[in-house]
Amino acid sequence: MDLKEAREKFIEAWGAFGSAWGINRSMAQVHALLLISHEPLSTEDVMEQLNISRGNANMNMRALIDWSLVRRVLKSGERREFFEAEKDVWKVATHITRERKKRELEPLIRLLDELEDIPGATAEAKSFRKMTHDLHDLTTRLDTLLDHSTRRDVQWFVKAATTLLK
Amino acid sequence: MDLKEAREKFIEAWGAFGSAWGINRSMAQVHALLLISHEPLSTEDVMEQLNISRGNANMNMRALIDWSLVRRVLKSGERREFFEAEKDVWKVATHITRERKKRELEPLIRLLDELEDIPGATAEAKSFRKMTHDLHDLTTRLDTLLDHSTRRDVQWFVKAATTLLK
DNA sequence: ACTTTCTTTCAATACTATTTGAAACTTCCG
DNA sequence: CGGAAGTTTCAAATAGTATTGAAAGAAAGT
Repeated sequence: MDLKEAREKFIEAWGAFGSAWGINRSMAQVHALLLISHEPLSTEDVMEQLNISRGNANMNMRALIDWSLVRRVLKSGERREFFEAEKDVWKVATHITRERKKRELEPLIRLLDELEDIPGATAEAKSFRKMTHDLHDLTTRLDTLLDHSTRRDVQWFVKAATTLLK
Repeated sequence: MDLKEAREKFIEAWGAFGSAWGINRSMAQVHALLLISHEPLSTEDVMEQLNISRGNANMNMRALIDWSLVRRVLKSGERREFFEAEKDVWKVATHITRERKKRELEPLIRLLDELEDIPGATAEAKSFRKMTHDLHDLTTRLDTLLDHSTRRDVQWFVKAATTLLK
């Protein structure tokens, strides 16, 4: 397999992978392209290499910046902006984890918190209380875990935990 | 807030939460309904309580069984089938983790494995090799971690890790 | 073997999300 | 200031997913 083919495969796979995680395909593909590019790329470069429209490229680039996965870079003497991905995979993991925690886990915990003490003595009410309570406990623990593991450094955490479990 | 309202909120939220994770809304809602029901429910019950069609209820129930999140239950004297969710939230977490690992993480690792040794001496080729190698390392570690944590017991793992990080 | 009751399938339809492309906007420079 | 070069926005078009409902299939009882 040559480099060109391999790059295409990587971009495609990263796109599919992203889809399964609620990240849209283009956004994931732009990310993939920037991850494997040696030099920062311009909007034009991205449009061309992925065959997507200007609007699409722009929107997804901004979303990636929002996730702290991509930075704007200014090249001296150049008017237009260039974009560069964070290349440290451990940092990438930290940013993604934090962002998803904030967007998905935290709202769920807040809801479960509200729903925890619904009154009622029927079996249905008891069943409901137990479920929300247990889920609240689980999600809170997970939240703490992710919090610490990203506050310090995922790399450290994953390595330590792997050792612990061996 | 009364029980009825709380149940509706829970079902709705679980549905929205599921969507963000690539699980379709109905599937997540059926799951939510079964999670908070004291008794096993029939297809009719689910159709009625969620206002969805028979086909939809049926398909999603089968998908949930496939994920080991729901079991078929036979009530003696009844012809039709009933469905019951796994209520132990730690087991639920284990099943979901395992399933997603199998469906998403493992294929990615296999691909990265293939892409790790693409030849070429250009800066682009080196950049590509470094990225696939680093990602392979990260995903493999994560895989091991998830593997152990679900083989034993997520509960044990999360509690241990939380302590470790305190 | 027929009827009843329930389950499963699947083509048509409805719904949601993504992408485009062109217009509006901004910035920089002579 | 005027215009060239680039960026951003957003309504409309397209593509992608989920849902319905009716028909076919299974299983159980008579």
